[in-house]
Amino acid sequence: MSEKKKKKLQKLKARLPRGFVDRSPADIRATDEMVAKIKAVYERYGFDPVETPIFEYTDCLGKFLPDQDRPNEGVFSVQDDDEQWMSLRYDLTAPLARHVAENINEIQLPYRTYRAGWVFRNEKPGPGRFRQFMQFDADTVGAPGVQADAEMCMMMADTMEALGIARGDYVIRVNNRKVLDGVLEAIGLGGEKNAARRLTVLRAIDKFDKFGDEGVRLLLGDGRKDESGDFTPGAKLDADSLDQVMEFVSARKSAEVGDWNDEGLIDDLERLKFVVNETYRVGVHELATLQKLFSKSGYTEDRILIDTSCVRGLEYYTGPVYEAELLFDVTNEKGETVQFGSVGGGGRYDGLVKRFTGQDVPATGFSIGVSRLMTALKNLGKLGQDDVIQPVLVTVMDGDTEALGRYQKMVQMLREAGIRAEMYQGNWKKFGNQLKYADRRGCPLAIIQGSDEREAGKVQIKDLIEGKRLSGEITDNVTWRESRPAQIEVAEDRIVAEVIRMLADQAEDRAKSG
RNA sequence: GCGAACGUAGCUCAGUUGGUUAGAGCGCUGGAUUGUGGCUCCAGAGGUCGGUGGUUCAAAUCCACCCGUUCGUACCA
Repeated sequence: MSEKKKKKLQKLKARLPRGFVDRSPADIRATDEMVAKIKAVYERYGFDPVETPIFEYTDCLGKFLPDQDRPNEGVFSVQDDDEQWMSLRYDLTAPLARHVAENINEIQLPYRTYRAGWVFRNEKPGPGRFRQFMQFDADTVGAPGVQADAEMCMMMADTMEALGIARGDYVIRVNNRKVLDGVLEAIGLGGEKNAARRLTVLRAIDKFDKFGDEGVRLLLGDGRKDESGDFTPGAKLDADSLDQVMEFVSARKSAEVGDWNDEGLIDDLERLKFVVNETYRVGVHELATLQKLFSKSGYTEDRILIDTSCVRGLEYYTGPVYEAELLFDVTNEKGETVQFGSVGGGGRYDGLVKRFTGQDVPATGFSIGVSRLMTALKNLGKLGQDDVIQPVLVTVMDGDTEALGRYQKMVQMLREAGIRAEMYQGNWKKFGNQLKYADRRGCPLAIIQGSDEREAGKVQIKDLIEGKRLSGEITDNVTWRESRPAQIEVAEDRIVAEVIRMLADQAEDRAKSG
């Protein structure tokens, strides 16, 4: 084997773990922009930030205790040097419950708080679904009344609009776990022994948006076969129970946007004759209260909507649940139309803090999937992308220390005037490469001073944007080089003023061409 | 987890019924042009044909298993 081959085999393959991504400047700037907008809404509602670490002891996170065989099922877990299991957090709610429980004596309840952070899930990644993603949560801890839930829903709606999503392009769906539980109880699925079937029914209901009426019926009954031939076992409800569940689920008046009437829906729910238990009555009453709170505050059905098919997470919710959904179609990079669906959700979790304290500490809150929502907004063109002006490049003609000092001084003067600027740091001897670098980086202007200009106390300022436009009209290289297109010569002490003027001209051109 | 499709240069892809030294476009590097981006021309670098094993005189091509990607589905705190 040749030396070259050997070297090649020794080379380390650069690769990223699947489900993880590197973030580009545009992504980072877009995320910052989004987070700032969301934060402004939460602050205005009177919420304060708090931050917890990305690692927690595994038992504090919830039910996912790693076992010997599969310590990383669902979560990323490691053992500390004292052999205690720690995990990367998979949401921001469990860590908040831990934080509140641990500081319960110092925290003034009701505690209104928000936080953004990365969370991790060890599961199969998909398009727009990563193993590390950002969530932005808001919670009210220590508030038992549905008015706290109502506030959460309204804040979600306000957040959507603050992000530039028009009214009618999103909706907040609201339901109540107590109502769902009441229905399940009514069809004989109450009690511990039916827990598994209850889950199957709830999952089936949750698929309403995806598979429609017919698909849900299959999942509630014998089961459903998908396109690949894979079979999903159903809940095996009898015909009467199935009809009753469907009657409840399709109680939402219409699938047509803008054609909703929650007051009528509540009336219908109150009249559903097969459900007579207390759980259901309490649940419907809560929904009725929420509906009144929404409509009295001006949040009508075009923003917040009661939807009996909304299920949300199955684990710790105890009362109202809510979900933000995008209603417009999103076209992805491949030109395919994608139903984006849910971009955030939450609900009431009255039992979560109690696990630590033993005392009832009711809480409600929601989470926005920042990474997911950003994908949707980006495809919609709602994020100001690439509006960052790249730096002005000061080129290097002479590499002696004195000349370099002069170039550095020009850069500093520009920086002091608030203009992004840099001196070329590559091999200055290849001047062509300097302009090529500036061109590819998208630099708006280049500043050039060789010995000729230096002796005359002048510099060349080249408009790279205008130059690019002119390049289409010049075909022969000699003209291209010698005509020095879009380039002006100014006195050294005019550099900052001229750069400001030229950047302003470019900004005006951009504004004109949209 | 289950099922299907795909895997050839940095990228997008050709590659005949299995047949010599695996190609193109784009990109990259150098030159034409020691002080000016683009265009054009010339030259060059770059490949364990996803991996391992098998069938064969002969495998990028056929078979098995594995890995990876994509799609559907399940799970999703």
